[in-house]
Amino acid sequence: MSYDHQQIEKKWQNFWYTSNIFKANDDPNDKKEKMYILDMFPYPSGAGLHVGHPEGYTATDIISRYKRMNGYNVLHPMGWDAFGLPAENYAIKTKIHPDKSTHDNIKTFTKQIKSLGFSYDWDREIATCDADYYKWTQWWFLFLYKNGLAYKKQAPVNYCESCKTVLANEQVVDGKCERCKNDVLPKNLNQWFFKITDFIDDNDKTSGLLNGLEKIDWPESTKISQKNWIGRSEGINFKHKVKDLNIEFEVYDSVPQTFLAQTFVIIAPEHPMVKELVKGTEYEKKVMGFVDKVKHKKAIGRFNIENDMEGIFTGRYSENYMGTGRDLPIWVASFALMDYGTGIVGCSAHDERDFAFAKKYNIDLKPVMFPKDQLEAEKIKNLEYCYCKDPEGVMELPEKFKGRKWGEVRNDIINYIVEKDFGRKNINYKMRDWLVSRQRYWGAPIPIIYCESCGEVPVPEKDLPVLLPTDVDFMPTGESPLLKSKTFHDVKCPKCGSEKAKRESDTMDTFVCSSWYFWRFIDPRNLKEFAGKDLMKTWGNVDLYVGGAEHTVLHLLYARFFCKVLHKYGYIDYDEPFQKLRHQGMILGEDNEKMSKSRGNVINPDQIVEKFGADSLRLYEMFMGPFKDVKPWSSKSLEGIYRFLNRVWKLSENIPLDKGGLGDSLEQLRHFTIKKVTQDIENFDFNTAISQMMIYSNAMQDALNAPLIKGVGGIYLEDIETLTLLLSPFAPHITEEIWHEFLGNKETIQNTPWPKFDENKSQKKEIELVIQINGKLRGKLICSPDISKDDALKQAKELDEIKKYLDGHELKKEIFVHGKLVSLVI
RNA sequence: GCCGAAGUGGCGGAAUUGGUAGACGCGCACGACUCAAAAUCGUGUGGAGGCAACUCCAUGAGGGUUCGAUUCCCUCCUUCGGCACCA
Repeated sequence: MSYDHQQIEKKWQNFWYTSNIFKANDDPNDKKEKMYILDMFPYPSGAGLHVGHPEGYTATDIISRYKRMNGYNVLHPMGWDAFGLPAENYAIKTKIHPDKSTHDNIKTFTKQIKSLGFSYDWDREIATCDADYYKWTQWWFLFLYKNGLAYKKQAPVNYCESCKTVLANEQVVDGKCERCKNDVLPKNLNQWFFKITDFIDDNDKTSGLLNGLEKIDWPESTKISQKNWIGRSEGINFKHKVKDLNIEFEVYDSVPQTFLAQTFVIIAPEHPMVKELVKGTEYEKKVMGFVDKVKHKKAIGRFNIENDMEGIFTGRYSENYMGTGRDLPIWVASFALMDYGTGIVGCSAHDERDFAFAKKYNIDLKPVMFPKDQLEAEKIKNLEYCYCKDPEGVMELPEKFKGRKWGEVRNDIINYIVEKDFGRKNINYKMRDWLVSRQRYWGAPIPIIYCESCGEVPVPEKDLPVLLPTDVDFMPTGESPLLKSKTFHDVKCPKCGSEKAKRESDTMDTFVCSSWYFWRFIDPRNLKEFAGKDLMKTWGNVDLYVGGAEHTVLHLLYARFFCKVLHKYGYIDYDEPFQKLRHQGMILGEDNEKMSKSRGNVINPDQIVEKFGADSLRLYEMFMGPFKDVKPWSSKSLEGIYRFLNRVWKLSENIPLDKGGLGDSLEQLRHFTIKKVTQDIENFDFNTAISQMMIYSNAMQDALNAPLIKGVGGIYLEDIETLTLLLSPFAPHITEEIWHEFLGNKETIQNTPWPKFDENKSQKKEIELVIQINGKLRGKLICSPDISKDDALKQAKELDEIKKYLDGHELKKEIFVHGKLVSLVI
């Protein structure tokens, strides 16, 4: 009987999916320890499943099956991140309604994913575009709204003319739309925001988005990215007063050590104060003209600090700077940012940009920190280059800190500034509040009603969901398609009953839908709550979350924010949603390039499954290399894996009736293999786990061949059983078949306990002790791993190949590493 | 520019509390089986030299620490990913 993967895989998938063996047990009295293992749910694109999807899904499936075999109650669900632009763009092109194309795509994805034999609890399947899901997305909006965490404000937003939509900052790349690559223009619109910035730092109950990172098992690089994205900085807001005008303002500086070096002030062109400064003066016309010019440049996304560092003097001064008697000229500068700090900056010789700006416009500079080296210090005095942020730099001013190092005075100077009342401590973040409004159709409607007399009114919870209307035209016009619906827009005010009320016509960013889906999996059919409190308690947070590194900041930050909100309001007792996170590396085409239709290097998983089977695909993707690394596809290596499975099949088919001739010849290797595979699964080292199973099966083949050659040997049934069990999470179909057909078991292998190893038996009885002379390998000694130093040295020196090196040389040093080597220095 | 990840045979990759570099797989070569091929099985396979035993070289480059470095330290180069004026 040969290995017929098509028949075997169909057979066992049928069995698994009809017998419900992957169902997670919700019973709180279940004795088994719970384990929530989650994949980042996919966007069901029209292109179908990509070979990148099964990489992560196989890893979580291996862990899920492995954990079940170790007695855990595993929750391993799958669903669809189904709202989003592509379906809508597809509708614009083909006139096919997004609801239809999305559900068609979901069908395809489901079929493809099921063909890979993943052990999902399919009863919990969800799709974010279904009304019984987005009803709760809307609930979330109201929940945030009621707690003051959702608010509306006029804001300049990124607007893409071509996509006719507002984009989040994150969707703008190099001033261009991430999707269509066209220029992004700013436009003022009334938009909804979520107050994510309220959760950056800890509050009295909940750890913040920064400190929360300390207690979770995530890749360090991902944590660093999130920290950089948040961009927290502590500094000082300095007090300034405009000379001859009754205007006071503040200037933020996160590096306040060199504050006395400041010789001029710059203000962002968009700042409302600019107008006041120049009003009625001879400067007014020129300055306002400059402001318009810069605004335009920024609007078309052509601003570049290298080429566009420009400024203009306002004719005004900041009076008597920090009591020094100096008045600092105030300039409008193209590179001053309106939305960071106060929009006004104090400038000095100790900042690269300020320095360049001052040089360009001949503004006075006054360094207050110098290098130790006298010659270099002289250069700084002569302003030959910009000297900044050198921890070894020696302070000159303020007088009180003269001679101290820049790197050591920060806190003292901050205290000094506060004491002298020059300014106050302040914190700034690069991250802004989360803009969630989208002028799009294929998303969850924002549940707000605008009444002529009551104003902004939240939709009462009992009226949820606010259904997406079907009578719309998707063609983009710059306004939300929902405005085109006759049935949707007009509504009675829930508060006063007035007929003169209209619905909010924007939908929510799809990241809102994906910020809470992992709770819905816990209780997916609940009609009263987004998830029941008891069940949320039973399952706790996600134990293991696996997905691509492209979600390092956005999705993972937003989901953490939602979790912190739930924690703050007492819904859950944890404040981090994903305890352990791992990213899979991208799979490249055989040509080492990113897979794309245009390059023609796309591998279709369906074809692989048909020709080599799901088990081969799964095993191959895990064997390619380290899980987190980027790695190219290789059809030949895939065939190698297929051959391996065929060898395992034949090996199992030929189980000897007799238990073998030479005793338990593979005992040590068996125990070592169990140990290695177990540890490697825990560590996500799937590639080396598979190598070890190959070594084990090769050794079994050798043992089987042995009697033919020498008349001795043979393998134990236990070896076949062990290999089958170890391989089962990786290649579940073939192992299930072997388990039943060749090994005669009646129960599914999925419920069989994971093999145990004996540490002592996993150790080699005999080792090769390496003998080095002057660090070079010169000989080997076969001995027990427990050999003593004295014995090892004595025996090593007696070896012929060692003797010849030692003769006539003085022995200077002898090194012995237990169980490893002897090193002799002559 | 800043941050992050990584550079090992013909290829994917193993090996790090510093201890035999190249496990495992692919590819390739030779052999067995076959009329032949495919499949399968077996043997070999980093480079240079030598009949051989063996010797030398080799983990992006150059230094350093060490009896010993792919692993630790310094300088530099390259590739990939992310962020871009955050004062």
